[in-house]
Amino acid sequence: MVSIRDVAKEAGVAISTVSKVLNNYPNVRGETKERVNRAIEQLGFVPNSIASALSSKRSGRVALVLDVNRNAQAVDEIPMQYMIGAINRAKELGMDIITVFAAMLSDMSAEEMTRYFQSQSVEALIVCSLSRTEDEALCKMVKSGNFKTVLINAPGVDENTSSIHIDNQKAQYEVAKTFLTESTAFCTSKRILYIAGKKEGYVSGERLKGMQKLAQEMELSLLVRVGNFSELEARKLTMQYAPHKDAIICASDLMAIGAMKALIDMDIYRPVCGFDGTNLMGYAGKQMHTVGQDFKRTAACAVEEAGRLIGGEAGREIIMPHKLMRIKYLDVIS
Amino acid sequence: MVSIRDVAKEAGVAISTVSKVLNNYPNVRGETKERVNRAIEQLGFVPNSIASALSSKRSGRVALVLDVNRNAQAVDEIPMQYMIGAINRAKELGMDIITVFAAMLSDMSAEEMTRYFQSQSVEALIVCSLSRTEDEALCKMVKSGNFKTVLINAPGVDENTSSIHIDNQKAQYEVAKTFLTESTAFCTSKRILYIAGKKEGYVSGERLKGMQKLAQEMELSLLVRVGNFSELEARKLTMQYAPHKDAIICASDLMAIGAMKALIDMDIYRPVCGFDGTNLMGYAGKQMHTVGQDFKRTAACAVEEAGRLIGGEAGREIIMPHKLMRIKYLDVIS
DNA sequence: CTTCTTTTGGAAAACGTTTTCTGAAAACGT
DNA sequence: ACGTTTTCAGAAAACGTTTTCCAAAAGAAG
Repeated sequence: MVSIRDVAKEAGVAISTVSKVLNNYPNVRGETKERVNRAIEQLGFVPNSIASALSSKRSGRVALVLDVNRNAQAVDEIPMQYMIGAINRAKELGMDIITVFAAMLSDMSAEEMTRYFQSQSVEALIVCSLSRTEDEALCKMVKSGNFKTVLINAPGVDENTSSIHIDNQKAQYEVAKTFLTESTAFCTSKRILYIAGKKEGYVSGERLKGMQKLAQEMELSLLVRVGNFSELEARKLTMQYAPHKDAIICASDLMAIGAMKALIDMDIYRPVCGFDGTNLMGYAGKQMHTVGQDFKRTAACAVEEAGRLIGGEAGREIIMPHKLMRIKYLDVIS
Repeated sequence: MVSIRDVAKEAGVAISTVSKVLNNYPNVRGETKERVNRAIEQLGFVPNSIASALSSKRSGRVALVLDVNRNAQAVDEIPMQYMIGAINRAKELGMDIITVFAAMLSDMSAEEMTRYFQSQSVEALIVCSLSRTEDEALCKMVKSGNFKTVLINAPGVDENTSSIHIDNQKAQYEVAKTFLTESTAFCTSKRILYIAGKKEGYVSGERLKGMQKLAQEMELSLLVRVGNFSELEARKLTMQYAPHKDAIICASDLMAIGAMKALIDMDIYRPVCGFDGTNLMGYAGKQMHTVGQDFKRTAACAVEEAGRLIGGEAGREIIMPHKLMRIKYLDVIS
């Protein structure tokens, strides 16, 4: 393996000079820089990131913690989008992503997690959908402040912690409003079944608030039931309540699919509204109102934010944009 | 940060002794080991993997190269399964996975890739679905022998390269046979539309061979068309040919979904057979014969195999088991 | 042509491990 | 009790960088 030493010798300069060239230090003369670069080229030198990390104490490593497989039956599109967004941006910024599935951490204490991430020389965490009740140890670790953390879809900003999410309340309000206006214009009574996410849980709560605000404004008769983001649960709830309702609004696309399947089974029609804008809808083959989120961009932002935190800046809250969509069969298929 | 030095001092032993304890060297007395472990516990020492990697020249890093997003519209379930399988197994084995998307490499030359992986201190590659025609540079890099490589779903075993896949030919033969026997028992003429994967491509070729073998045996009238693993393409082909056929067999579930959608559009019924056993089928809401593969297990094996190769053992071919499935609506939903 | 800055390049000490080599002590055989 | 082997522990040299500090050279000002 050709090292910085070899380059230095070849170029007839000191090791430190080569290092300076590699890291774009200002105080190297143009001519010297050229000479070094020629040597690098000639020897095919490629810097060893491990040595660099050790020496500089900056690993550039960020752990992306995903809640994959908490609902085993889901096609895990959203985490995949997060990954793609994060990894691509990290590469651009010269950072490294190590992917961690929440399930891998579930049997660790906060201390064990800390040790694990320390041993991996992780400088920051990006945690998706942290749940106060389901990820107790992880929560504790984040709060400990041992690591800079970016929370996606969870609240909790402090010196070391940033939070990134869309305005869930507003998004739910808007999509439901548009949906109801367009879908139920014809019917006089507005009896709505709202299938919420989790009982406790930040995004679920926000979305519910948005829905409730709209219900008040539009004088809806709103029945709220918790679907736990589960397709099956939503399906059951729809079976049970839909016959006496005029429309169904769900806090996620996955649950909306469950609702639609139930409607098909019962052979009745009710308009359904989703949330997330996943491709999955295309496979269900239905048209639906939903909220579109750019998960890749969110993750890319999270990586940048992690960099900012590592750089010593304080945590903050970032609100990502959302958009209202009406997914049609053909949008996805062709 | 507490280092091995501090532990050594606390335990009253030499640094090297601590290292030996950490790495389970045999020649450390039980009592000494105890003393060191106590010190480790007391100081909360956690070994620095970067320093370890630098010193030992073993990073334990494996790059997992996924072909995500080559077909942009697909819900990327299979790559996700690979990731989960690989990352979990890697953690068990004390290895590290860095995930790389083929798209990130597409504008690099073989030399640039080599440099990239070298700079990342990658010791081995796991490459999924390498295509001779679409991944020219990557192919070249693999062939160069600069890295130990495990190919998933691609051929090419040599000293540094192992290959893991199911017996695609046999699987296609079996599933098609069962499917035809059960689905078209009633009809006398057996006109089959086979929607193959890619024109060139290892798994596609194998599956086609299996299909052709069966066609000969069962005296089928077999029309082969290439669907490029695209849902849309399969849909078009089905539109065009299905009316004059008795059954449709596809080289992937995704294409089978396309075929089914076309049949729905045309409002005709034809039995459809898929391949892969993805959850996606559940969202399409249909029953179908398909081939089940355990992608997680395959990826886990690939990680182990990467370890073997790094350990200096020669490449080999590993055939994973497959199973015949008939996915039903309820299998997935409930 | 001094003297004082400013630029530039080098020497060497880190960074936290692993590993090799060496020697002391202990165990063994006779 | 004496060599001989085996077991155990420590000293020190790596591993490939970064970074700090210092000196030499070059430029500016007088």
